[in-house]
Amino acid sequence: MKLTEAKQQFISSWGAFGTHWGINRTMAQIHALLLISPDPLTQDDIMEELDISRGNTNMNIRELINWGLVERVLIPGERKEFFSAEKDIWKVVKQIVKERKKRELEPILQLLDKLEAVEGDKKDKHVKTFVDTVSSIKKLGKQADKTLDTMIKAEETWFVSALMKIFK
Amino acid sequence: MKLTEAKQQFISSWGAFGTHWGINRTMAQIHALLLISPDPLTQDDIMEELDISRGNTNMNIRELINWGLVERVLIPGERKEFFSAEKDIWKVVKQIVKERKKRELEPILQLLDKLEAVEGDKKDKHVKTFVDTVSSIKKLGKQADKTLDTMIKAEETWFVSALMKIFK
DNA sequence: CCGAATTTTCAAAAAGTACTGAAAATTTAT
DNA sequence: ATAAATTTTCAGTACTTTTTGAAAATTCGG
Repeated sequence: MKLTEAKQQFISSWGAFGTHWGINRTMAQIHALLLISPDPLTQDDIMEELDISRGNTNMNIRELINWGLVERVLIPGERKEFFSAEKDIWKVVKQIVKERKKRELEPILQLLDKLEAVEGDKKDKHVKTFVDTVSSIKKLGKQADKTLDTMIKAEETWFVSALMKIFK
Repeated sequence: MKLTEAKQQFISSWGAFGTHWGINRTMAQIHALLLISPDPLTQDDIMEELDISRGNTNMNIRELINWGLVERVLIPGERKEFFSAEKDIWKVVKQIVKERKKRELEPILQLLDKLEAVEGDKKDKHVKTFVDTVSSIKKLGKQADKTLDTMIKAEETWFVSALMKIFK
């Protein structure tokens, strides 16, 4: 397979993949494009390569910057802004985990704390099932939260080798 | 907080949560409702409780069954079908991981295998960056794949205590 | 078998989400 | 300061996904 075709496939699958994970197609595609570009690109490069509008490009680049996956790069002597993606995939994964944890896991754990304190007779099976379900989700969620915290701090080599030990 | 209100909140947040993870709102809500219901429910119960149409209810129940999260229950002497959700959250998580791994991780790993074999001179920085990126994603992906396989087989107690040891 | 109850399907409508393009705002070189 | 280059915004449009509801198919008791 030629590089041009391989790039296309990579970008388009990464986009499709993203949509399964609550990330919009274009944002994932821009990320993919920057991941495989040896040098930083401008908005115009990205627009042209992916055939998308200026507004769309701009919005999604900014969102990628918010997620900490892409950064602005200043090239001396150039008027335009350039963008480049973090290439260390382990860092990328940690960054995504960190953001999603903050945006999604933490709010739901807060809610579960409140819901666990529902009024009512624990002998009523409706109350009991509700409380039991909420408690067990909370328990697993808290565990996941801690685990992810440690993972976010971990070095890849350490993390992988530690995992290798248990998950032999 | 009263049970009725707590239930509503649980169902609606679970629905919102689901949408961040590529699961549609209704499917997540039906799942939430069944999780906190002590007894199996019929389609009509679910339609009424969530105020959704028959078609929508039916489609999403079937999808939950495909995911292995809900099962049909036969109640002797009843004509209608009843449905109930697996209540053991650890089993639920394992089941979701298993399905998503199969549906999403595995196909992308296959693709990466193909893309890694791109033609071209490795001294060309475009080729090099592409191959390096693809290889490192593949490496991490394969590791994740193995880890998830072990997790799917694991007992919760075993799993949690093993994690506790490394992620002290 | 028959027919009522129940489940399933699916075309059309509604709702939700993303994209465009042009205008406004900002930046920078001179 | 000026104006050209560049970036940002956002109302309207296009696209995608979800939902409805009624018709078709299926199931099951008698």
